[in-house]
Amino acid sequence: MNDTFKALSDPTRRKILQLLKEKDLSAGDIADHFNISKPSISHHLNILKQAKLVQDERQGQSIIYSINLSVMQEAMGWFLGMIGTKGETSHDEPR
Amino acid sequence: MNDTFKALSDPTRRKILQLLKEKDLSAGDIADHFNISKPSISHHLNILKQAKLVQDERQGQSIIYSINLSVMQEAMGWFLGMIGTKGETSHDEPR
DNA sequence: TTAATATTTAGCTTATTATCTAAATATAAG
DNA sequence: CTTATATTTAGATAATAAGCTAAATATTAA
Repeated sequence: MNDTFKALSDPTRRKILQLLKEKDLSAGDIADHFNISKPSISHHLNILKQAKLVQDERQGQSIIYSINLSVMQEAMGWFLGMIGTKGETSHDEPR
Repeated sequence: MNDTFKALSDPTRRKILQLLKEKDLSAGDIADHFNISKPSISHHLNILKQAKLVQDERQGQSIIYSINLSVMQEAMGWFLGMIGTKGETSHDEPR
């Protein structure tokens, strides 16, 4: 869960996720949306991948990235746990 | 929205929010839950306050902190926007 | 096999952030 | 008014993270 929140804390990475929500994209296509060097975008993609927020798959010369919605849903579950009735007894991190 | 995600990216701050979900607490009571100095906790509280994730109110010598669930709900809205039907036409940041 | 294209890895620099101790401020009590 | 308690502010340091350029890797095409 910490990797997820760390990954989501950067605005560039959140924008990448929004692009991937629309459709799958190659690393280069993603980089074209930013004024940031390709190696830096690659680094952001790696952080998203480690957090399992995206998946990648090689297709010829390109590597196609896609969003992993199930991890997004997990993160949303954390918020649901927080918003649940104030004063609930559980002291665990909601999953 | 960026302040919110930045604030949530630190595990100590997330734990503070979970404590405040159970009940309102003074700055000192919060600090007692961590092996971190009071000034550091005060700094974390300030970041949560700037993100409007918590509110504070003086009560005598103490300052009582409470969680602001409406901002949590806003953040959850971001996830709802992301999870919504893949390929939706809006290119704006969901609120 | 050589050249072109797409992406990542390595190594570095700079900015941000988490933490600390010491000092300042604010309230309450003697 | 002086002391005790609660919290924050200031200033410093060390770790983390974002960005860059240059070089390496992998695939496709000539």
